[in-house]
Amino acid sequence: MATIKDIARTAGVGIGTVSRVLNETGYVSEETRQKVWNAVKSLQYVPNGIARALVTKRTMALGVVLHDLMNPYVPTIARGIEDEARRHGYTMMVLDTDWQLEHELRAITILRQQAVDGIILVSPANTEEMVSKCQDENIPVIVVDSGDASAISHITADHYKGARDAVAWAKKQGHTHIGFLAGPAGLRFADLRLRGYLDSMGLTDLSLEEVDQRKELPIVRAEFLFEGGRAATEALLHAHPEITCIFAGNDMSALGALQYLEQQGIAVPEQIAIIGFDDIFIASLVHPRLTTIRQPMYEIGVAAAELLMQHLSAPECPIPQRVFDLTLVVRESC
Amino acid sequence: MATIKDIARTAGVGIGTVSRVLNETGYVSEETRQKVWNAVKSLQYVPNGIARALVTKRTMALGVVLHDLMNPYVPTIARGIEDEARRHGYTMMVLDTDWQLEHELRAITILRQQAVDGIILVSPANTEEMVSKCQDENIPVIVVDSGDASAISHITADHYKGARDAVAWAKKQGHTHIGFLAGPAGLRFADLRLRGYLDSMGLTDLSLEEVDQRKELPIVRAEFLFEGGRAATEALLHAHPEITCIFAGNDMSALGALQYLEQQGIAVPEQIAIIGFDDIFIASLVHPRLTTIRQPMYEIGVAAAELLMQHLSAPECPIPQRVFDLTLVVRESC
DNA sequence: TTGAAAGCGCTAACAG
DNA sequence: CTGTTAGCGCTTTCAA
Repeated sequence: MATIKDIARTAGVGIGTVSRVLNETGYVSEETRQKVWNAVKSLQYVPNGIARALVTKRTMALGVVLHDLMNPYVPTIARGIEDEARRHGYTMMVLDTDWQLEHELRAITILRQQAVDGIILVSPANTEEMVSKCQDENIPVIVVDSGDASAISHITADHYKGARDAVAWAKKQGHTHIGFLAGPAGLRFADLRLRGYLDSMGLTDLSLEEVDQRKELPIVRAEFLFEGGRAATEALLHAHPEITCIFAGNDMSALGALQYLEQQGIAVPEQIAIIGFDDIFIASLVHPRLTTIRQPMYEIGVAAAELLMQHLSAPECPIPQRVFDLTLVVRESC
Repeated sequence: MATIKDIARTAGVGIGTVSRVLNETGYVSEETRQKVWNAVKSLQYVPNGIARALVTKRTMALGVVLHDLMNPYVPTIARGIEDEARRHGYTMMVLDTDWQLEHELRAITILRQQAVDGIILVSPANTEEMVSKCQDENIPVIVVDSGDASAISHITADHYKGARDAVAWAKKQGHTHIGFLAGPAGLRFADLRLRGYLDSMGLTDLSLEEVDQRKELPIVRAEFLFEGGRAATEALLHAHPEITCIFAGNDMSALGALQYLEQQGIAVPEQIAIIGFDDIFIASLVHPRLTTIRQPMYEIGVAAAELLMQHLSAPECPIPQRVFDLTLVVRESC
């Protein structure tokens, strides 16, 4: 627990000088530099980041607010963020929220208290409120995957186009009766995927709000969950026996659908085809392997951190947005 | 960015008093308390954790060093840690290491600099070195899942017994020729699982070092990876056509094995049975669903954080160790 | 080129 | 009960 004072004393210099050689700021003679480094080595000195942060106003820590680390697509993004952050000497604080706004808001307060230099919001439940809170607190924020194309600085993938590509592929395979397993209403990127599906199915005039009313449509909310996928598929098939293809709004619900069909002895893709969204790791392991829309999650994480770092070192330039392309990965299920 | 001074001024009291009401320490008249809280509210004051940490020597942050967030069993542990930590007002810093000792060591230095109050090591590559470095730095540490039963404070599961249970089950199913997909040599919990297998197969006298020499044994290193599982299974079956059951040291390699067998048209479990280890989420989704040894990962994470918190509030008592039981989850693959 | 001094925002004695 | 004071360990002027 040596302090800068100890270094100064054993090196026989002032603390200002020690600080100067440590941070390579200002002129220091080669000789003193050596003396200081020797003292640092021999005392195994590591600067106290807290004390440093108090004066520099920089903690070299960034906050990552995400809904759930256990949700398969999240760790990949987190890993991307961490890898890039570390390259810049930053450390990552992780906070789960279970997609609840109150938890999200509390997370910001905690991070503000921990004085992180910036925050990355991964798929927040309420983007506007979260971003404005960060702005109130005066802390740089960047949003990942809210799917929101507003002025807010964000990284996302083209969910709308991804959904359209998925339906296009299904149609190309000869399917005309295509059901959809929707995500939670109000979740931006879930809405975009739904919109893509609707538009591709010629339901351009239908608003998202109307969807839940129109029971005759082959659309069921699976909430992006495995169990939801099972249940939704069952409901869908009962109401719409004509369906030959199910487009799931994400892979988890696709997996649920797959399990239901398998248990019912329905052959995939022969009787019912399935197409997912995300390309989480599991997608390539199930049988039949899942055809899906790949989201470059790791790259998205890296990009988010990259842009934040960039903004931190040059706060004057606005943070650019960035939209990643999605790619169709054709495997066996459709 | 109001400071304690601003609060003191607008509330018309001294900063000491403000600090007292904020921390509920010492006597403050109800009236002043109100005045202070009003000022806090109206200025939207949030205490600066950094300044506080500088004097209290407590950052309310803990470091979690893990090998890879993308490894399926890791996020669950991390989530458990975070949930428990948050209950105590702690925030979690996550550092990946890719299982490389140098990265691990660097992680400690970073965390030391960030002045975390404690560190949780999840399956470190080199437990001794890591723990001793933490001790040198004088920072409380607890180890998760190193499988090491030494004096070091740790949480782990009974890998040895788990492996024995797995083999026992396989035998009960009538299997006598049971192959093993081993993990990396030297990884403690991998070694324990291997030891369990060896002992159950009557190879009690065989040392772990000898295993790699004895090519005639039905043991191949799959390195705990999906691809490793595929390759190892292929090798295993070529060398040992008599095998009717494969015990994979972890689920990822079991999944690899499963895929290989499926592609070869080998029926599971009819021709070859498979039993895994970990019970990662995917295990219950593949076909056939994987019989495996369940590790209570979330609970392990919670326990780790719990013990650390406990130690932080009562540093005098030694940190107890804790070994979780593993349970056999019988599904379809064996 | 370098030492000394002034804080950063807060807690924790210490007098009143 | 409450205001004042002295640091926590570091960076950053400011003289020298």
